[in-house]
Amino acid sequence: MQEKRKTIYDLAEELGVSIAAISRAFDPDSKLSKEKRELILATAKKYGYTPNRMASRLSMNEIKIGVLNLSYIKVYYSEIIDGIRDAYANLKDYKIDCDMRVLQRGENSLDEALTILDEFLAAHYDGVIICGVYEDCVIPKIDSLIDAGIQVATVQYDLGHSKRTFSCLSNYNVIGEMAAQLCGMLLRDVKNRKTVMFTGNKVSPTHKTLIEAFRNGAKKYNVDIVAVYDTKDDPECAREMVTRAFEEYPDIAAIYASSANSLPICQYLENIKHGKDIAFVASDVFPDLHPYIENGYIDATIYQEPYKMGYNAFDKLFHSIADNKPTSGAVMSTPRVVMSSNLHYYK
Amino acid sequence: MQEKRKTIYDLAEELGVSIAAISRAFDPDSKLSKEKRELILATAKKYGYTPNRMASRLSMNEIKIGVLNLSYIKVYYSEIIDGIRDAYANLKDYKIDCDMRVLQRGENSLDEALTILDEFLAAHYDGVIICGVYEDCVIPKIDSLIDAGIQVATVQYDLGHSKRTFSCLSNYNVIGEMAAQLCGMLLRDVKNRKTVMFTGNKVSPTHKTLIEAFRNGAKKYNVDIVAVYDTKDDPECAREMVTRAFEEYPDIAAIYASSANSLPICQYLENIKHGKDIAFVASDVFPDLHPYIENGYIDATIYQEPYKMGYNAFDKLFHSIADNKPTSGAVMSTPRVVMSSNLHYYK
DNA sequence: TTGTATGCGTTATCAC
DNA sequence: GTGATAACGCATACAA
Repeated sequence: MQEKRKTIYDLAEELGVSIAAISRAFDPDSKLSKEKRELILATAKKYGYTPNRMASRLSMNEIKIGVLNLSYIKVYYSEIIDGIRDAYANLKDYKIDCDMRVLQRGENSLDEALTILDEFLAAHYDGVIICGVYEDCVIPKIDSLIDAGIQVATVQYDLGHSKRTFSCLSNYNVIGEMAAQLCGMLLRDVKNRKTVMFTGNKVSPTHKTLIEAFRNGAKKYNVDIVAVYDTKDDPECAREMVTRAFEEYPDIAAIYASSANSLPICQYLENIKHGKDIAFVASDVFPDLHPYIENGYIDATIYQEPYKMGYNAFDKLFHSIADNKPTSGAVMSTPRVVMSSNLHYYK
Repeated sequence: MQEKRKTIYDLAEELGVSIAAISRAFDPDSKLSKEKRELILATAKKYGYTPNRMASRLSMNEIKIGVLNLSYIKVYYSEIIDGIRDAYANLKDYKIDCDMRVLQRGENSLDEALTILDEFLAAHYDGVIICGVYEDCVIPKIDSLIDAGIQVATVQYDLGHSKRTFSCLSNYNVIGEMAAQLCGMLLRDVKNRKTVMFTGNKVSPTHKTLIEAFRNGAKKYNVDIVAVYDTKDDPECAREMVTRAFEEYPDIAAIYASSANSLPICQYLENIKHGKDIAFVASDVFPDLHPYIENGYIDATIYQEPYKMGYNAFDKLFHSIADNKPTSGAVMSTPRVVMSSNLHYYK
């Protein structure tokens, strides 16, 4: 029930300037005398005028975004990619062109990845999304993209010591504490509080943070961590580690698996008689895990919503480029607790 | 890296028809010979052409949406309104006009509400959102809006026996089961499983469903419900009910509060010596509750994300009207488990 | 039923 | 630095 929206013409008439001047006032890189710009912006604010984003995108050049994905754990990264793809689809009317490069980690995949970034740089893209790369060698590449005026968003890893524009990831400090609290809840009135953690790859920044956070949480929520096992993100290794854990601590009361290595643990628990009596907090949600959540081997799992991370990265990068609405720092997505009673939503 | 997007001109040239014909082909209400329409739609699909939504909205009439909010619990409904407001702000470039009417429940608020719906009808709005009304008398109003070609979305209550286009609400069946599972987790190795539930207003459809779902969950997760108390959504009444509950069952092991009546319960627990030993699952998250979540009187709370419900309702209604992408049925939002370790995100 | 011409609110390009 | 004007991709009133 408000007044009709002002247009660029109204404002131009009001101020006795050309519509071009109004348009330029909103583009910081555009040439316009300081006084005129200030006057225009001031009266624009007064009338609540903002350029119509549809009309402006319609008359603007195409935006080119390059996406580089170096998959680590396939099922997890494919969700990120899905999110990116959907964000792209939703924004396709805004004249965007998206160049997606999806690689699997392997022999020379890292070199390939770096080469792709060179291509993005050479092609003068407007924005780049880098997903699943945490190695130091990528940092100078990112910095040269930024120096060339290309915005860079990273997904899953932060790379905070590079010049990246922003990054989308989970708050691993919170996840670790949540895991500890859930273990604490499950051991609420139990005397034996011996807990072991199975982590992905101890050297990756993610898992370092997770271990630290789980330790902190353990203090708060009275959980007794007796050991942390590195599964090297390898199912076979995870299998060995579970066996070893139960050899070393036959009376484990609770388990936290911080990576997509939960499956071998489920299978181990299935084969011992008191498997269901052990509290088990897992990570992520994927089809193979569903039955174990449903039948109670997994009491709860912490889901990072990789889809949303991907979606967010693309969406925010676009708006940062197109609307001059910059995003910066780390965009943390909210981890969710999934149990059998709400698994339904995550299938 | 794909081909340049086809425009309406490309398609018109390709088929030797006017651009008007192409445009009309995508509007079912538009006059166009059957064969021509089919040919156009077929080749459009072949080339992956869809009308550019920005360009089309730019040349179309304003869409008018009316919002009626009848607040029940203020802090909760204001979040819904925030969601609606933000969705509106994000879509404002699409030529939308939104008429917001926010009422507090009181003496004649229901009559006022119905009058407002009459106004919306008379003004020939394109869409209407109704929020917080569950009384039967609203159903004929909704139906006449629909009959006039106005799309109607309801929020928080479904009103499935009206002709409403769709509704955004929480899945109360899931929430009830989650509450039961959380109680079950907290009582994992405890013999005394006596649990009481405090519900909002037993006559409202929401709470009926919640009670039923909690009962079902209790069977699954081995929780022993000894009583259900109706607090009539009134803090004073809630206070009396807690007192009574503890008189009738002095050894309560767990509590589930299904409405915004958790605060009096927290205060009661604070004043008895074994308050923290009682498992307590609450509902929603609002500032007054924060300290009780942090200091452990509340073990977990189930958050319905009213903001998202509001946002969704507006967003989906708009797309249903503008893009001819209809939404129907009940859009269930995902309830979240909030504990002290992740409360941070919900402050 | 079909096509033409105009407008939607901007930015880019080219003059000045 | 500043202002005309041609796009941008589409819907629609109007004419045929």
